Order: sequence, then C-alpha cells, then structure tokens
Amino acid sequence: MNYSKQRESMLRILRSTKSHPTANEIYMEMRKTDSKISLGTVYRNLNLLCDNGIILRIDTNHDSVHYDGCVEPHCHFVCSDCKRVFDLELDTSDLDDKVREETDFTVSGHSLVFYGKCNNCKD
Amino acid sequence: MNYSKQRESMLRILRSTKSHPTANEIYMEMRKTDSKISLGTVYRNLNLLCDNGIILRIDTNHDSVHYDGCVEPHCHFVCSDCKRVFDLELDTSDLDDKVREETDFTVSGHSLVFYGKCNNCKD
DNA sequence: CCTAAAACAATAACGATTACTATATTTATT
DNA sequence: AATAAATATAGTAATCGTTATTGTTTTAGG
Repeated sequence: MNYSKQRESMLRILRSTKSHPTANEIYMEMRKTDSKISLGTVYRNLNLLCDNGIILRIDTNHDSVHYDGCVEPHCHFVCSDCKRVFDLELDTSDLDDKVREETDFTVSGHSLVFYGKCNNCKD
Repeated sequence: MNYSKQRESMLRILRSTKSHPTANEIYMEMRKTDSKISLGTVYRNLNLLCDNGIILRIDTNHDSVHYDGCVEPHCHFVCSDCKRVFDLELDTSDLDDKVREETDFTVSGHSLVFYGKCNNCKD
C-alpha cells in the first residue's frame, strides 16, 4: 500500500469524529478541501482500510454502510428515528468464546448493533 | 393484510428451511411452482412480513439481506468463505438491559452476527 | 353479484457500490 | 536527479439489490 494524500485525509477525518460517517458523507467532507476528489477513490480506500483492519465497517440495516475510525472492540446503537450511530462501552469480549464452546466453528469476531431511540428522539 | 397465495407460499418456504435465503433465492424457489411470480412481489411481501414481525431480516455485511422464518430470539453465524448463515443457540436476552443501564436510550432490540469459518470451510 | 381494498406481474427507476480506462503519483533502483 | 515499475487517481460507465409505478387481477365484505 503506497502513500496517498487522499487516503491520509480520509483517515484524519475518520479519526477526528465519533459520527460514524457513510462513504458519501466522507466524500462531501473531503470535497471541502479537495474539489477534485472522486467518490470511487473514497470507496476504494474505505475497502482497503477495512480489509487491513485500519478502520471498521458498521452495517446498520437502515441505510448505507457507516465507517468507524476506532477499531478498539466496542458496539453500536442506531437510532431508528434520526439514524445516528452511537458508540457503546459494553464489553462483549466473552461472546466469541461462548460460540466457540457451542460450535466447532472458527470465530473471528462479531458485530453487535442495538436498535431503539436516542435521547433526542425518544419522545 | 389480505390473503394471497404468493405470500402463503413464501412463508411456507421460509418456515421449511434453516438456510436463511435471500430475496432472490426465495424468488428462484417460488418460480419452480409458479413461473409467473414477480421479484417485486417477493420484495414487497418480505418487507410486509418483516414490518409485522412475522419473519426476520438478517444483515450479514457480506452480500444481500437474508431472511429467517423463525422469529424466536437467537443469533447468527456467517461463514466468510461459503457465506452461509447458521443459527446459534446463544442466549443474549440480557444485553438489551445492560445497554439500558449504561444509557438513557430506549432499546427495542439488537442484532448479533458472528463471523468466522464454518466446519466445512475452516481448513 | 358488486364494490372497494389489497395484491399482482411487468417493467422502469433509483441509489449504493464497483469496474474500467487513461493519466498522475509514489517508491525503489541506477 | 533520471528511470521504470507499481500503485493511486479522476472521471465515467456499468452493475446489482431494491423500490416505485402502472394497469390488471384477486380477495373480502355487504
């Protein structure tokens, strides 16, 4: 993987927010400083960074995929009203072992997403 | 919701398998007995059945959405090789309460998907 | 039977993502 | 610094899963 200033800029954006942006939101943010950036470049780099474990993909069932610059194990909450994605502190590191006990599968990890309404939307 | 033989047939298919088929797989299965069935009908009914809690949507991060005729709370394992979806017995009913303790959010449920390799693919 | 609501098949449209192509940038080598 | 190979890019076209539209058919209730 060679250096590219586009990819560096994407990583900077992802690591400076807790908003879990979508590909298009990252694209819009990048266009503020680089009007020539291509949406294809954003997608290609997001996949590259995911495949190398540098960022995290969050599938919310709701709309398009969200991305997280924080790869420390944690889980997420998606508000079914505003669709925002929140980080949760919940420790679920024991779950993978439970599945290993129950099955003969090789478990590499899990994705845990909670649904409901956030503080702003719950009334 | 009026009766329709297309929807009845879909439910029969979904409840008679543990394979968690995609919309297209259900469509292909239905075409065996009804060559006129429309893919739009399959999608419309899948959404209708999901919205009414009669079937379950499973988002695997991998490809298109899978559906489950069993709505009893359970979680899933997706093989990253063959992409098959397996049921797990794991009881995770306590997780929602843990999130309620940690946050002020209204929690309606969660989706828990494990990743790894199944027995067939792990070597 | 007759009517209104709901469902249908067929097809067009949409939005997110990926593929393609010709050009530019990065990195390693002389 | 010049060169060459590998990698990345912008721009655009194509793909794929899903949803919307339309005119017709089926269902359910009076």
